[in-house]
Amino acid sequence: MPKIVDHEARRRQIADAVHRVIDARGLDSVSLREVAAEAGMSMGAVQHYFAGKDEMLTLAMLHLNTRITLRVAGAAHDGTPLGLLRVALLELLPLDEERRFEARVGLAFLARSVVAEPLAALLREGMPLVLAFYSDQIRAAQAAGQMVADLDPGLEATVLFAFAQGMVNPLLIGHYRAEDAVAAIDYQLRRLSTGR
Amino acid sequence: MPKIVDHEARRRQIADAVHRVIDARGLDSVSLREVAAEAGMSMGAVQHYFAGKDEMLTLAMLHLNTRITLRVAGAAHDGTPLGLLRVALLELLPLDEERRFEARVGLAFLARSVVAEPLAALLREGMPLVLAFYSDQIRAAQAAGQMVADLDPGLEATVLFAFAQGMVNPLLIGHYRAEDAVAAIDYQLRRLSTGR
DNA sequence: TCGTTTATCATGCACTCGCATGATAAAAGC
DNA sequence: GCTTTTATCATGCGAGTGCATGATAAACGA
Repeated sequence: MPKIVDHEARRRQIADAVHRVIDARGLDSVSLREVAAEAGMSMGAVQHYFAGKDEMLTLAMLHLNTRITLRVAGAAHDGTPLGLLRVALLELLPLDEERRFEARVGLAFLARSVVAEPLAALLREGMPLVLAFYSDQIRAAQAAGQMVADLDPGLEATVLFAFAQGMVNPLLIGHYRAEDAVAAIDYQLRRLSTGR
Repeated sequence: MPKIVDHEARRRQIADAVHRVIDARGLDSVSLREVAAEAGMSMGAVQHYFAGKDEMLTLAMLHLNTRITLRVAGAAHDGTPLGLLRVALLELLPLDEERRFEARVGLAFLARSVVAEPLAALLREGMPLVLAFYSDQIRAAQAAGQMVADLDPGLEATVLFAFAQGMVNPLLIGHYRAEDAVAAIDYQLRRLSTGR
């Protein structure tokens, strides 16, 4: 048997390079050559790990999703359902450099998913999980008396998640400052917890 | 003087072709050749009306904005501030074929604005006008007794607009059906008008 | 030690890109 | 009629693209 290489690690390493290229120059200028240079390897090496550019992009998006999921799961909060819900929402917004990076890359994939079915399929698969997480926290908050009881957890999750997603671009282009976004999120959350 | 041509009309005509190409094959595959073919003219003709591809895209985005603005302004509603607000929100969502077209093209420009400053500048200029429109309607609705008085019109406008924007991609990739989106919008609006 | 398998590379190919160039046609003033 | 200005076109160029190919190196089993 030949040289031992961790395939999954290599693929993740390449996916990271894809993310950096998207962040720096946009998804349009993602080419096998650019990615290879960013990853510090030759173009042939990149080719070795993916059937083609599309597969590379699909895995890069999948890798971003797990990366964001892991960071959200590890985010600090006060231990209450409402606190967890709030943190999980704020983690989606480009409020610091790390989240700004992920938001830029994520928005690029989001837009491409409109014309690239494999990416759309990935989003469609992940969406129920994300929404279920939010509605679960809402239900838990209601059970803990942190939220008004007659809210519809599913609809509230839909509204909150879409709301956060819709804040991403205005933040990225500099329309809102970070504190404006936090204030808006807290404004909506306070309504759910105090009933006005 | 030579052949008389309405420059603005030609530029709008080309911008329309850009929109159709984006809708059909995505912003990535917008090239001078594709646009020229879609517009039924030669590549040289397109070059004649724009300094370069970037200028063409910038004007295409501007043209889309005015197109959407005009349609929203002409949308039918019940004459009340709340009704106008509702219609203005629903007009942003891809709920029928015309709005689906605009939403697809609009999302493509939105994503590119992250790495294309001229597009970001356009969005930043337009955003205050849009938000002012929404907050004006909220204030009017409050004055007319259609909405709870102690809402913050500015923050409500921010939440509503971002919420609607965040629904666009899930609708485009088929996660929500049109009626789901309408129900979510009405859910949030009902809270503003009934105080729960 | 030799052969097999894998990893990595440099290079070539057909294609597309944005843009520049020069030619042709058309319309108006002189 | 002739010139000038504008509109439109076909074509060429250098650069970059995704992908295929063949060579080289490395690591293990036989």
